[in-house]
Amino acid sequence: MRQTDYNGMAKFIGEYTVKIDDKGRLVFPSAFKNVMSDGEEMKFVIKKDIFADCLEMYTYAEWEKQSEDVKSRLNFFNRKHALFWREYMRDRAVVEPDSKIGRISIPKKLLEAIGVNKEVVFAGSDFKIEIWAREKYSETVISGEEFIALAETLPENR
Amino acid sequence: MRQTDYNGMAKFIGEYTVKIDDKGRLVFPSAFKNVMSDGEEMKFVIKKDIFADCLEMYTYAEWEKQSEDVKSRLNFFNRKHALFWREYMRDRAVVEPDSKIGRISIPKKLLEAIGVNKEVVFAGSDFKIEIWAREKYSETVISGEEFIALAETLPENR
DNA sequence: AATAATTTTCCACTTTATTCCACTATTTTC
DNA sequence: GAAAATAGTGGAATAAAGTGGAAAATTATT
Repeated sequence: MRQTDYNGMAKFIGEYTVKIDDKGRLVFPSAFKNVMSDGEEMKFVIKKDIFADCLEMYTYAEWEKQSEDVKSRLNFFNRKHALFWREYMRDRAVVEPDSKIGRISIPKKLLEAIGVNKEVVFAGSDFKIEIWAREKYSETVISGEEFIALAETLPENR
Repeated sequence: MRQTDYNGMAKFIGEYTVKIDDKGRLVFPSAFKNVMSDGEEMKFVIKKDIFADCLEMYTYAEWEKQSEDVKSRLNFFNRKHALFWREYMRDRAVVEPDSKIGRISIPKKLLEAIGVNKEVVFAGSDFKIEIWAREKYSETVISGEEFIALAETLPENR
């Protein structure tokens, strides 16, 4: 069964833990599969998060939207822009769940970057999915007080 | 299996490390081959990057699009334009993966220009591929903070 | 509890990368 | 200009990596 968001873009919610197989692959949780539109391509772009020890996973459609927007603002004869673009593209990978059981194969380099051992958490985060080493994911929890303090730093709603 | 982008132009994403053979050739990663359109010619244009110690590799179609655009902005009776064009064309090479295993042979001059030793990284960068000496590629990483600082210098979205 | 669905493990197979060698063309030297 | 040296090209064999499927185990559902 498939359920999709009003504007056609999948929204990912929930946490799923999976094990890595002998070849370094992991099964993409079926709950996330079911959230995608019927026609939507099962194809994702993955990138190391800049601040946290996790990977960000976007649908290919979401990636195209984002990257086209970024590109449109760049002048490739500008040194800083060229530098920015290289970093923007660094350590990215395209993955596609296989047809049989929906396994994805993430480059070793990226798995090492987040310190993966045996188990991995897929954490739905609306327009993206975060991928964590299981142990590390629980370490990142902050206290209720810290959360409230953070919330107070947000801008007002307009 | 081949997969192509909506507008027919290949988008290269991902990093692949290959070794140079005894005659200075390197195999073009099959992942990049598979991203190209079925009819698309396996033919590329390579040039030393102006800012970084790497080579830029474009599909022939992408090169034609870009160079036509540049040309259209030039007046060849203008001394500066003529000078620009000469430099724009300098040290370019056309390469074509061989039919058997997809090896390409890059002019020694260009390989020396990026300080290649034994291993080379093909780094997908959307509309182009960057070619780096392995060691140098990792040296160019910048920190998350630097990246954010760079991002802030980019023009606003229009 | 039984059935269905999903996840995990295991193994076979295919594709891709690397090394090695033989052959052809081109340039250099005598 | 011929012989030698060098550079370039193509192919085969081996090694490594990646892919796909079956079946067992686990979890969820009826």
